[in-house]
Amino acid sequence: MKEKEAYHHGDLEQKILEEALSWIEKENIVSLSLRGIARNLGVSHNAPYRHFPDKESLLIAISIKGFSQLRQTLQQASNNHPDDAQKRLEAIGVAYIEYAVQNQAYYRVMFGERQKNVRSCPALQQVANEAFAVLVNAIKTGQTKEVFIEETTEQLARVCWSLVHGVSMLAIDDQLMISDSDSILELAQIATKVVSQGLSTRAK
Amino acid sequence: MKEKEAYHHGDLEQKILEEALSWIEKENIVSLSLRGIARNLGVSHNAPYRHFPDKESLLIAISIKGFSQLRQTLQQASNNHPDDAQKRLEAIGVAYIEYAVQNQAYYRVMFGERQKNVRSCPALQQVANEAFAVLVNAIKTGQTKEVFIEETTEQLARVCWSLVHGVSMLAIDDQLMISDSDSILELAQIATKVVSQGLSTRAK
DNA sequence: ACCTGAACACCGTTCAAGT
DNA sequence: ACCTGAACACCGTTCAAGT
Repeated sequence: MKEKEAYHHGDLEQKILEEALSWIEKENIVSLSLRGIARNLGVSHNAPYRHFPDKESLLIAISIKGFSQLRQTLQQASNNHPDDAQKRLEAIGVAYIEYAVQNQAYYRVMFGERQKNVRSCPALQQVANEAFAVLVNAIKTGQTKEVFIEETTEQLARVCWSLVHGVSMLAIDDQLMISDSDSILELAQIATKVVSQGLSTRAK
Repeated sequence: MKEKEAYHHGDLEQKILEEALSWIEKENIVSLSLRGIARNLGVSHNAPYRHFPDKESLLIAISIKGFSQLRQTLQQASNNHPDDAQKRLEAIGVAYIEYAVQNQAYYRVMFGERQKNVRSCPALQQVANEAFAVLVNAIKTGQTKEVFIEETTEQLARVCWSLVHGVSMLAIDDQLMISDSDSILELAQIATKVVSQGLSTRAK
């Protein structure tokens, strides 16, 4: 298994990422420290600087990985419902919330307080846009079929994104007075149904 | 103007709260420090400890004030539309988002990463519940009039809360690719309209 | 690509002793 | 209800000198 013998780790970069996520899972993002990660991994306190120029870069690396996973998750959900635009939108929404709840550490980093805003990192901006694009495409398709109302596609996508982001964040932060994941899934289904109804051109 | 002459401040507690909010507005919540606040106010680095036992308590005090303001804002919006349940709900939603955008520092503290979850502070829990209750009441009224669909009131309230929270947070964090406050208001109107339509029992 | 170890300027928090 | 000043254990980050 070991590719190198001279040092403690074969792939310190990977271990740093894992340890950071596990730390955030157990504690929180505020208490996360590079020194703490190094300590837990048994390496010197400046070993991480061989892989990440600073703490912010570590968080950005996690964000990029997270948005890439999210994009893939949303794309799969979208592909599963090629015919019914309303069901497709709901499936994307539920998949989004499920990703967030099941990958809380990633999600917190992706949307946590950053020193600089998203635009400062083009690679992050790029993959975040790609995830957003899955939603935009689903809505555009529904509009073309005249299943969804005529409104700027991007605006409607922002509405949908906001809803699932709100559910996800409040659920992760335990501010919904419901804790078991069954209830959250139920809420996700109701939420996505409400918004897909709200976007619908058809009477009920 | 000065009520006390013996020391530098008449009301240091108030000034600490103001300085903290102004700091968060200009920088961010991560870089906020008690020592920095004391420095900016020209008092010793442990003077704040006369008013707040620790940093967390300062953030909780700000949160409580924020939720109290939010509750009042939502209640006013609700009162302005006594007859039309749908318009009332939309007005509450728009008022929520406007509060968040216009009071970004408060809102970030209210929903930022806390060391302990909300439940650890009963006073905070209480006032947050009161704000949430405005939304619950508005939905319940609409359901009684059979304007809104039959679903658990709390679940529908969570859906609405999630939507406006999502819009607010993404707007504050500048992740919606729109910056001017006019566009955000427009988005708020579309978002609340979509969800009030989604909750509606009536055909369009 | 790591190590040790020192260094600097920052934290939160707690003292002790003052006014 | 503040002050000064020391102290402790922590940070992020940057060195210098090693393997």
